[in-house]
Amino acid sequence: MYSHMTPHAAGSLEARKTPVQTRSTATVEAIFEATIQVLLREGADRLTTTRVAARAGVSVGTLYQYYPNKHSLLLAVIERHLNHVMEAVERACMEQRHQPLSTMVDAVVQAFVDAKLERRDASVALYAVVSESGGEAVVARLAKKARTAMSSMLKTAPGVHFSDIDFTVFMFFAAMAGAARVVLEAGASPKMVENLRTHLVLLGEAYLNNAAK
Amino acid sequence: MYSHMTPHAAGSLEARKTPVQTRSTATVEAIFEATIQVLLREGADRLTTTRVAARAGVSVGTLYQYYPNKHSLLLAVIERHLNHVMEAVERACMEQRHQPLSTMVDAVVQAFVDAKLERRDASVALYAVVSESGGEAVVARLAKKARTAMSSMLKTAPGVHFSDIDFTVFMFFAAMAGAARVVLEAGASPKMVENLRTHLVLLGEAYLNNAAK
Amino acid sequence: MYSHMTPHAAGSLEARKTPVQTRSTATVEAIFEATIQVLLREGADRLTTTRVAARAGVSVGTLYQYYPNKHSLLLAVIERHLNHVMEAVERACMEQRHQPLSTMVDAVVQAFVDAKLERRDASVALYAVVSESGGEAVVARLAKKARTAMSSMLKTAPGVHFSDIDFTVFMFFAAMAGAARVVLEAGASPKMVENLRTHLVLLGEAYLNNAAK
Amino acid sequence: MYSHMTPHAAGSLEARKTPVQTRSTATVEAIFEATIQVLLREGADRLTTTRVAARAGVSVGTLYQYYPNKHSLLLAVIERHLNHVMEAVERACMEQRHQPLSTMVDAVVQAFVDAKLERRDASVALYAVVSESGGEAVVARLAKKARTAMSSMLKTAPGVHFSDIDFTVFMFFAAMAGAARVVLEAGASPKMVENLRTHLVLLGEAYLNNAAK
DNA sequence: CATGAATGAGGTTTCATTCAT
DNA sequence: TATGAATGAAACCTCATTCAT
Repeated sequence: MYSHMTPHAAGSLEARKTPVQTRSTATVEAIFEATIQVLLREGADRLTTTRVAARAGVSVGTLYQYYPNKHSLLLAVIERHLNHVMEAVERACMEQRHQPLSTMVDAVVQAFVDAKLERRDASVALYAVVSESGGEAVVARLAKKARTAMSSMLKTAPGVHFSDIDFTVFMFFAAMAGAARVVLEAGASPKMVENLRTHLVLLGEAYLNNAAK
Repeated sequence: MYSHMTPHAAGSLEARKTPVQTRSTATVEAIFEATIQVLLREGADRLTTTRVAARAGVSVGTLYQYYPNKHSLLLAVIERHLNHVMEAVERACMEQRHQPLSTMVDAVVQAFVDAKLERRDASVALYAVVSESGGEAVVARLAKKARTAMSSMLKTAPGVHFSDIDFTVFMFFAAMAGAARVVLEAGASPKMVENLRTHLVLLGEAYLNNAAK
Repeated sequence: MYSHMTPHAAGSLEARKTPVQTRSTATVEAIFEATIQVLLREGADRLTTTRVAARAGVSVGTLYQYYPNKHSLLLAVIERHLNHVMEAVERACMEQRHQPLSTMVDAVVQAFVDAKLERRDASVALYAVVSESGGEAVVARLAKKARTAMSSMLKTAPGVHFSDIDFTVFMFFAAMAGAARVVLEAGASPKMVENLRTHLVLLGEAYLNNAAK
Repeated sequence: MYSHMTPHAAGSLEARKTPVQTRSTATVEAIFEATIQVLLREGADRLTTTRVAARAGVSVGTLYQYYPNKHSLLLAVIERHLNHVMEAVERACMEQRHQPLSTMVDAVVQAFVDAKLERRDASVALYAVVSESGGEAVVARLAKKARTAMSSMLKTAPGVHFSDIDFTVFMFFAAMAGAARVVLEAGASPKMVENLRTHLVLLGEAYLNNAAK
């Protein structure tokens, strides 16, 4: 699942131990999945550390050995998921340097939507939980990374120049993420998701071309 | 504040009384404001019915006379705020029929942003609670009303035709709302808000023109 | 039981409400007695807020309405008991002004021992709990009041002068309290308690006469 | 540190191993010191077996190899410290036989205060834990040994006879220990400690002379 | 033997909701 | 009708103790 990430939270909410052994890694993995499952099946308000531990097949005590409190668990899960998505976007941005603008947009949209869909359950589940526990900071941090990659890519697009590239990218990202959120939260059909891809590309190309001098 | 709304909850959680008397209206009003204040000053996790009642200057018992439970209170507050925003959009849509597309876009964007800013505190505060307690359904319902108004308006735009007007409007709305959310949650400066308006218009025009055949 | 005292704790651990009504007063009273009972029957380590509430015949929630946390409950109980004892001592000191030294000592010893015995259960129970939760500060504060009263009384003793009256009184008090503690904790028989009184008077007279120039 | 003591608990909580090897002795030593440190730095309520083990530089498992449970650890630590103090007193009593009463008192007071001060940290730290887990029994047992030694010594004092020597010694001890406790817990300055010594001698001489027929 | 991850009972505290006054 | 004290289920978290490695 995803890449190898140690459980941890931002700021003073440091993880309590790093899983060097296989058993630990499996435990962390199980806790991550359990969090998503509980979130999806029971809802954000029924997401308790006890329930997560139970579904993960470990004791509460074990959960607290990896995360000092519920807050840090949520942040870690959010970070892990978003990191996955943002890395996909960054990768796409690296690969599309010097390509035409339309190619760039297409690549970024597909990478973003693909990554979201790959863990559609997690995507949807976590929407309900970022606004609690200052998840916004984590979101903001990781989104900035992706935007930086995108800005940097766009500067290599042949024949285009953006007067305010940072805000332009910011808007594009916010629009893309916002639209994807609504579509996924609505439990959209594959057909709708296809529509999302098409229109996101349409919107991106139109907006970026328009914003470019 | 806002228009006259009866406190109520979706589904089976009907309001217990209709505020025909002035005192009732004032109480409902006070509870609404108190909810926003508590949300902003204490955070979503410290939003308790007792605290809301205290800040509203009434007893918990009284609060429960107006709302059968916390859930219904939140839904009512969300509905009240969103209704205000969506009505502003609908009004704009009514007024812009038969105008050029760019005028339409501008009017809708300004109406939306104005309405959000008018109660910026409420907008920001409520982002944190919609995901709890199925607020999404309320959001979806009211958003649909606004989208319907917009679709209807767009059909009167001279010289343009949309192949999939519903999805197009859906995307535009999602993008606009998503971008506004990120900007407001970030506590943006007036300068940033100005930027938001400009680029939202830019994005809307570009996308809708592009989506129109 | 004792005098009328509102439940409260030192510092920021203020009581949550003042019992103006009869029911509240009875509740506070019940909680106080329950704390002593649990302490005596179950021991300090089994003193839980749940158990205290249960024995008091109220719900935990009610307990927390009067004391914001376990700590403040303990401090309040300690304060209440010690206040009772120290007030008895102070009263004795007021009454013995200008009496001979031996009369003074006898009065103070009897007042102290009487007060302790009056709530012997509480005295013994609370020994086990002062060292937790910074009860020492409360003890120190109340002890100081009593010592002040005693110093002031001793200054009126005819024909005696103390070079370091404060420390002398401090020593006498510490010795008296220490001895009483050991005797009571040992579950002493009435005979032993009688012995305690006699020897405390003996010790006090001897020491104070010796310490006086 | 102190004399050679095997780790053990009172009653049925016998030690699991006898530290004949140096490593064991060192471990026991480290655990003892760690307990004091944790007690002083974190407080009695944060005294956990895991924390003690960590500070001692061993694993919890190892700690449990030496002490079957937390209770026995505390008892052992208390015993170790008090034994040190009481042995000092006993030694003094042995040396002062047949000396004048005032010499005896002085020697006992100095031995007691010296021993307490030698491990002032331990003295203060342990006050907070004796009342938990029936430490009183250990205290009572060791105190009795010292009192026996003192009674024996007093019987050799020239020219004095006590009608109730046991209770007299009991009182003197309780007073001395009580006063020392208050002074040390208050974090007294060297000046105060000097005062304590002087007045303890004063008090002891006065009381014992008075109690002797 | 030593280690330290895992366990889970149980402690403290909160808060939505009720109902006697 | 308004009040707010009382309720108690349930959440979060700790920590003594065990046992596989």
